[in-house]
Amino acid sequence: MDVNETSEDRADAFFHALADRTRRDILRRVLAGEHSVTALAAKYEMSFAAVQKHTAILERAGLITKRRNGREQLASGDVEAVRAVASMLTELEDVWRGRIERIEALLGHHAPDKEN
Amino acid sequence: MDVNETSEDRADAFFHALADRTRRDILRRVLAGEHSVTALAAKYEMSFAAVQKHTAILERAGLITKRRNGREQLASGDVEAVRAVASMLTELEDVWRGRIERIEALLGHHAPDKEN
DNA sequence: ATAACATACAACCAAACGGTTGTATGTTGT
DNA sequence: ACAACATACAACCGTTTGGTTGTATGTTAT
Repeated sequence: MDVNETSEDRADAFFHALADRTRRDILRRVLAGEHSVTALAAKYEMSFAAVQKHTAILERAGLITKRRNGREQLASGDVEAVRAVASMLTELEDVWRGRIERIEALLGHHAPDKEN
Repeated sequence: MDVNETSEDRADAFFHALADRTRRDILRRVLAGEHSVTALAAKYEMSFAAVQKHTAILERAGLITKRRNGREQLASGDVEAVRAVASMLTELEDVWRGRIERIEALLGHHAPDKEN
């Protein structure tokens, strides 16, 4: 519907992925170094399948990448994606500072029929 | 269970609040300036009650504050809270850089019985 | 006083979430 | 060849989410 639709979808995926403490913990671990899904699963009290789903969500959001090595799938955190999220927050800070001129472009992409 | 439990709860509330595009949009608007709940509701196609619930979630997360003025409730974005979220991401970046010495304190607070 | 306005909140509903178990598929080691 | 391992995914289930409508309560203006 909008050119910014894609970026809002990305923000949804980013923040939703970060909104779970197990996923944030997994992200910390794989930012510190590569871990197989099995190695990650061993760290938590939940089932392997649950941890596998968490890594899939992080991967779909683009926060981690996976690389096959034999029968293992090695996950790494993508620090560029973390920075992309941080820059979304910086943009919010810029809105607060009034530094954004095209402010209606940013603020007005909902209910365009009810603009005021 | 943990001294950090509170901070994880805060992170849950922050990221969950940010994981919805309507709430992010509301936050942008109230960072740019005070808006009553009714004024905000006029911007979206959903019901007043839906928007009121979104503002309540943002408020409980600490991302916005409300101030009564007569019969209106004026909402403002809290830029310090936005910065607090940003600093959580910076901490993740520090994990990636290997800059965190007390790394097990940060990484090891799940399933402490399964440490390795 | 009373009507209109601004807000809050309960009750309800379909869809999504976070977990489970079970099954299938490919890879490694003996 | 075959058993064990690593992963993926479907099906299911209780809870939470994001929306709705309806009702209650306080505030303002006439």
